[in-house]
Amino acid sequence: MGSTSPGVTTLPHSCLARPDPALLPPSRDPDTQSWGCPESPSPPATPEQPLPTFCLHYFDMLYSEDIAWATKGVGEPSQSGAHGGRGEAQKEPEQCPIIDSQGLGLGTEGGDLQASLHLEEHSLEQVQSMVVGEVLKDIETACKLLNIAADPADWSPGNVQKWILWTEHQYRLPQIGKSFQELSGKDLCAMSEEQFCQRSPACGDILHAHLDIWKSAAWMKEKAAPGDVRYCDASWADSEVDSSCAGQPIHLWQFLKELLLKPHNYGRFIRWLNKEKGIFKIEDSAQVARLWGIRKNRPAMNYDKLSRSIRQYYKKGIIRKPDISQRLVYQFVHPV
DNA sequence: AACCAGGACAATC
DNA sequence: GATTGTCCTGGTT
Repeated sequence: MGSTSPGVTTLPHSCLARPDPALLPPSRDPDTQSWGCPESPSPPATPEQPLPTFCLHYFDMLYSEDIAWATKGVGEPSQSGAHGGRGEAQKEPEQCPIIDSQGLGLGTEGGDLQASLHLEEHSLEQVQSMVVGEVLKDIETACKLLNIAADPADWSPGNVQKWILWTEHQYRLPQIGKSFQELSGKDLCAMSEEQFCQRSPACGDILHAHLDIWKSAAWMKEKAAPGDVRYCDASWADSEVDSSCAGQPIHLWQFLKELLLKPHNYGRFIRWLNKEKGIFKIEDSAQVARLWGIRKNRPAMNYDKLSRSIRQYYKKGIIRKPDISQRLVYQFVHPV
């Protein structure tokens, strides 16, 4: 553990910041239909464009976080209480797996500037904790979606496959295929970037970088003191109807409800038309089917099959067509 | 073309 | 046995 991964720090920005707009959890602003990248009129969206927080690439986020730790470790004696205090990081900030602070060029010398630097650091830190919170939140969302643990070390070979498939879709990576089959999360974590590249010359480095982010997130989660509010918006403990009862295979209707409960993330794919009556509309049948396929490890899933399964619920009285039947609109028989 | 309904059968747990 | 994935036919929007 704790091995640094120099490869990550040298990865081209564009490599990681290329999420599939269709799968990305998405615009933070439900009013704008902008998903960051898609119909943006200007040519290839540049990283500098005001993309939603989402398009900020994860590594940059964590990298910035490291700056905060680095500066904090040197220059800030106490005061952690106000911030919720990462007691531990205070003493001797252990090296976060993903981060290699080398060459950050951050020193505290330069007395005159110190006060203003302090201020900047302070606000920077606030932004950073928000950003890190977002990263953790997104990872958590992925965990729920895929029904896998947050810590890659806990993944079974099946979990690894799911994660790879998901990452591949999410970031539009070239087909990775079965190069990582039979590997557990622990095996994966123990692999170097070179070993990743051997298995997947096309995108082993990117995959390795993404895994590093997950490892870092797990590391942060573990290190954060209980009651630490810094990353609270990640809502790790948030148990809002997580229908995926541990270990139990999830049912399609549960999965649909899960998506419906996160309009923030999936409102573009599926949304309530009338929550009280349990009426919902599938806005993007292909994407919902794709998510379901990923969740169930059924790469061949499509809306045709998914809808057949929904129709099976008619007889069981779980889902039905609403009184006024509309395309892609269904109704939970027992809302709530 | 995409969606809908439902039969039939297989796979999986 | 329950659930759902797959394939299919045929109808509707």
